[in-house]
Amino acid sequence: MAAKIIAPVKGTRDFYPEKMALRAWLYQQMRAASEAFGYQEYDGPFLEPIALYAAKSGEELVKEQAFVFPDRSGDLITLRPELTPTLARMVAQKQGQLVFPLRWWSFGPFWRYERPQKGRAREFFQWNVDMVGVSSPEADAELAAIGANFFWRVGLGPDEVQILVNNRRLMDSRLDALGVPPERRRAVFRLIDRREKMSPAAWEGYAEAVGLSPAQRRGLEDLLADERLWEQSEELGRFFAAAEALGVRDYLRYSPAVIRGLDYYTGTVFEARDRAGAFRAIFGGGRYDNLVADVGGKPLPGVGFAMGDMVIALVLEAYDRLPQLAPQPASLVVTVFDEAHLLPAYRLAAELRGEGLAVLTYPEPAKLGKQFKYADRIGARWALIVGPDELAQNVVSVKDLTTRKQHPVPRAHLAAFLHERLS
RNA sequence: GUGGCUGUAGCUCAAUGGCAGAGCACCUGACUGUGGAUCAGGAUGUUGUGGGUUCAAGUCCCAUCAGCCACCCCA
Repeated sequence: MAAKIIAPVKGTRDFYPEKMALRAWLYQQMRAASEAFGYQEYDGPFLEPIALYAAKSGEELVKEQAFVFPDRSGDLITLRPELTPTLARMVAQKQGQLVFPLRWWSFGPFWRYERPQKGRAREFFQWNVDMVGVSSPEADAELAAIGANFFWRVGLGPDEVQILVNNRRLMDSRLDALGVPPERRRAVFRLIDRREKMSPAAWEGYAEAVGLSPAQRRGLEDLLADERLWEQSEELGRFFAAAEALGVRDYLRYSPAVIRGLDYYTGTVFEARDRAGAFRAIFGGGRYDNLVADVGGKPLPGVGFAMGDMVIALVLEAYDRLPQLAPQPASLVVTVFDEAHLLPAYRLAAELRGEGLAVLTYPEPAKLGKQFKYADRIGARWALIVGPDELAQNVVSVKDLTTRKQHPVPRAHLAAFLHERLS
């Protein structure tokens, strides 16, 4: 009891069984939503060369937020900070052999060297869903619908969460009309992205710094207040019509202020937020039509989104939608009556496992009271006793830990008896 | 990377610069074939770490680490 516990790496999380059960449950819901739309599961390496991200992910993400280290030969290795460039590479590598439109999903760990805070860690899990090979607004709507389907599965309704949608091409054309030159566009997108986070005065100063004239600034503000701006976009018109048909229109709302941070988005972009605005974005995504070409493939359009495991967990907790999970897979405990009856108890456990039941044994002789307490605390439903009396009569005493009632069951009927009550 | 708050037993928290404590949890027993109650007893701390001030530091000062929160960025 002297050695000091080595602290975990900053920004990582230990998944104790209870948390692991939640992670597994989220994974299940993601799988269900993905597969309902026919998406196939895939994964890439957790380690990638930094050059893969240099192309398009966004300056800060690569330069300041990626975990980068030299391997033993001196090559720079990155712990993947996101999946989309890997996807683009995987598609580019086998472009001739894959079936398009390709629909893939994935759930795995990612790393970003950031300061941990609410809803954000340095090591986190992310659900990625992508469709590659089509550029239709209907494909965009399908992706949004998968996100909505997930919300529906976990019990979050349109009155609680919303998917905010915009389109970069639409914004481009509106900014053109305002006379914003193309080289300023990225800066203006950033400006738009920040508006809700800044005071009006600070935002105006920022707009000036970006190079907008007072007239342009007023024009931009009108733009950002126009909730019907989408009607000027044929793409978004088709997007919302498809979403309506897909049954998820309620979850969607047009928002001219949504622009998304990543540089590779080219068309429709969307992000999910809780309606109360208490949390950061639950998921974000959009259309990226140049990415496959950027990593060396022939041009192929794509659309996708990513959802981290932390914000959604916070939202589910806030709305009291976390499921009751039982981290203990066995609901039967075979007690050890005493040292002489340990092996008979183990034989009984083996017999029941042979019948397909999950069974815990007590791992040493101990007082029965202690074993019942263990069975109770671990979350078991039944405790089984094989003592001298039971052996003599060829029965097993089955105690229901909830009702505290106990009765003998003939050995021959035991498995059937338990199966019936467990189903 | 910037700023703020917080670090005391497994957990939640006390302790005016003056003997480090409580509740819960845990262990043992009352109870040699039975768990959630009750009672009795027991174990548990370099007060995050390292310096400094002081007769005396959990308390004040500095540094550092960690956690949380906000900014940045984003899932």
